[in-house]
Amino acid sequence: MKKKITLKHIARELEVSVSTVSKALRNSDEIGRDTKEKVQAFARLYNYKPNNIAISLKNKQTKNIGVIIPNIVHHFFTTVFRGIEKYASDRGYNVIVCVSDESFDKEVINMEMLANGSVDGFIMALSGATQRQNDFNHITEVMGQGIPVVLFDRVTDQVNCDKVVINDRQIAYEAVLKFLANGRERIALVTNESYFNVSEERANGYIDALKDNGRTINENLILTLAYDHIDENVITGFFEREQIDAVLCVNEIFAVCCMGIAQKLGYKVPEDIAFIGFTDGILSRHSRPSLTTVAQHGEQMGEMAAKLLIEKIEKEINDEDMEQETYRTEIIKATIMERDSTDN
Amino acid sequence: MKKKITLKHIARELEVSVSTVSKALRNSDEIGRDTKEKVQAFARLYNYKPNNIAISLKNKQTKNIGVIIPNIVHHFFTTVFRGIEKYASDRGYNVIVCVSDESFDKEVINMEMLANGSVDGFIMALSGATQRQNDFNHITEVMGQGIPVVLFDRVTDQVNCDKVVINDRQIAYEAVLKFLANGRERIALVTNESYFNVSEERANGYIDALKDNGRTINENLILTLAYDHIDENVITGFFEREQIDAVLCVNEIFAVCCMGIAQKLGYKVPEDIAFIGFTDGILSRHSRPSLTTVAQHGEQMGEMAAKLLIEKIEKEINDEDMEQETYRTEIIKATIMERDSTDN
DNA sequence: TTGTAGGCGTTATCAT
DNA sequence: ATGATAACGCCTACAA
Repeated sequence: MKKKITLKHIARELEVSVSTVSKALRNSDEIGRDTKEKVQAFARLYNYKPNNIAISLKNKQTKNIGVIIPNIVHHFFTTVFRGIEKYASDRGYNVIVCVSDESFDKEVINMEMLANGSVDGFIMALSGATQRQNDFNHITEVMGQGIPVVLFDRVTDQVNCDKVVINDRQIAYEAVLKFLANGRERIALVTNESYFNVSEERANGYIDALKDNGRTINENLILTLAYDHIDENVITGFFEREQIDAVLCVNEIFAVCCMGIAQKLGYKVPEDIAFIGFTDGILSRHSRPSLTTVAQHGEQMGEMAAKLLIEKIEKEINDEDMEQETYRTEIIKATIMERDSTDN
Repeated sequence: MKKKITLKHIARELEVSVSTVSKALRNSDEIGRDTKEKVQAFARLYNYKPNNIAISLKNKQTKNIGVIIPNIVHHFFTTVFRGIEKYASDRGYNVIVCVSDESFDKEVINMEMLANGSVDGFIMALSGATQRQNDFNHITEVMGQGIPVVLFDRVTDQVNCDKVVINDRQIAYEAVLKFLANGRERIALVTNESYFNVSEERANGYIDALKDNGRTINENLILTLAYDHIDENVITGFFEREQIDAVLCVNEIFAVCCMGIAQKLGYKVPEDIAFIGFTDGILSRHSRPSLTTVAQHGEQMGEMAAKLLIEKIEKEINDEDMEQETYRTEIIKATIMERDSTDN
């Protein structure tokens, strides 16, 4: 039942000064051999550990990283988080997570809360609402205070900072190419309301691939679903109405649902119709047939984001003169994970 | 590009003392009307926000909660986390997450790190390794320092603290009862290596239900799989070897895999064989047929854990006299979520 | 070799 | 009504 012990306690107990204790514990050679041993033994006995808060205050460094994500139940964010956590904790940083719940207000509140001394920098993916209303003052303000920010996945051109994204457009392009190579012609896209830049990029890749290969875009083959609720009837109607032999979905839930519905309608996968989804999560691995997906390598993305952030944090400490800031955008290369929902 | 501003800056600028500024900002009525207004206007202009770290140091309270979980990609932990985050952030607490990766060492390191002033309390689920080696000194030590701990899901009798669990045993019991009521007799259990108390409890419920209803336990119908790797051949062998008409699985991945394999072997679900899995995640909702599961209500569990913890934290602040600590174990009632893998 | 003093940002107490 | 001072726990020049 020993309460937390401080330098002062040790000093009093051993009848030396606080600074002697401090130096002794840091093994300074200003301190005599025997005093050092005495102090260190005592500290070990009472399990002395310096108080992080005091150190933070003194050093103006918290060794905490703030992560703000829209959502923690989505597998993709979870894997990114895992990458962040891994990289950061290897370097002695803790991770403070806040969830914006796709809400602008929560994003702002969380950010302000953490910016007041709790963290040394931020890693974040923009909430849906933030992207919709195009307001990034909270971010620029925090950066103005000298706190670095790294954006990942859901990013924006309107903030100048380090970013980590995947090559959404290109990989969607490649997915369509793959369909074409397999002789598929009636290729559908299932996407969601488009204030998500990622969905937009994927749609662009889809469109470009078709155009570049002399196909015309058939708007009827593009299905736009709501972000948060899946209406099976809408999907069923889509598959009944249109003739389709391949489907690219912007996430795995859409893909699995669409595949299930198509199967119910009598389609054979992949003989009659092929599927590729974004997000390589458990769902894709365990669906029947297993789903070919775009692996976004979230963990790698998280590691990269953490790397960029920690570099900035530690550079800022050294550079007082703040030589012209320079920001990078790292692109994590997505790959197509072939499984049984496509021809191989 | 305004850097962080402090009381001192304001004081200097306005040529008053720091304490005047402090009081003015807290609207103390010791301060004259005009001074107050002047200070507040200035603070607003420069967007002054008090430094959390300094406040933490002064108040010996961080308003941070440390969460240590074995793993963040498992849907269950994710939902619990969500509950914690929700409850905590509504009450002004931040959540610091560390992942133990099922490792004893990482659990200890993370805990010690956070215990040195970074958090006011812990919410945790024990890592696999910790449960295996039965060493809980890191936990009792932290509690000895007056830092409250709440254990959830993966708990132990050997630590006396608040706990939140689900009624694993009873719900497994009920699941088996349901099978029996549907005329199923050859009921299998698919579980994992048993240092997870939760798996053990579920197995006990399975056994009790059979015994209480006059059935004998057939050891051959209990399949024990490795925790981290699923060997399809083992499962296939199991279903080929044994005659089975119902399966209870301790998690949803096992359930989905087993169901897939059984289907491949020609079983019709649920006509020939029924399945119930623990953990009500996306997998269960989207499998074909959809899986009947035990919903563990992780979010509710997280909220409860956060509630217990915050109560302890805030009580401790008031009670200096530490009147005989009393600990609670809250039981979250799991429910069976009926879907298409069982008769209804 | 050891100790003193000052400061990180804030607040509470006690002067003025 | 305002200000000086001390304290939270730690670190580090500088003094002794």
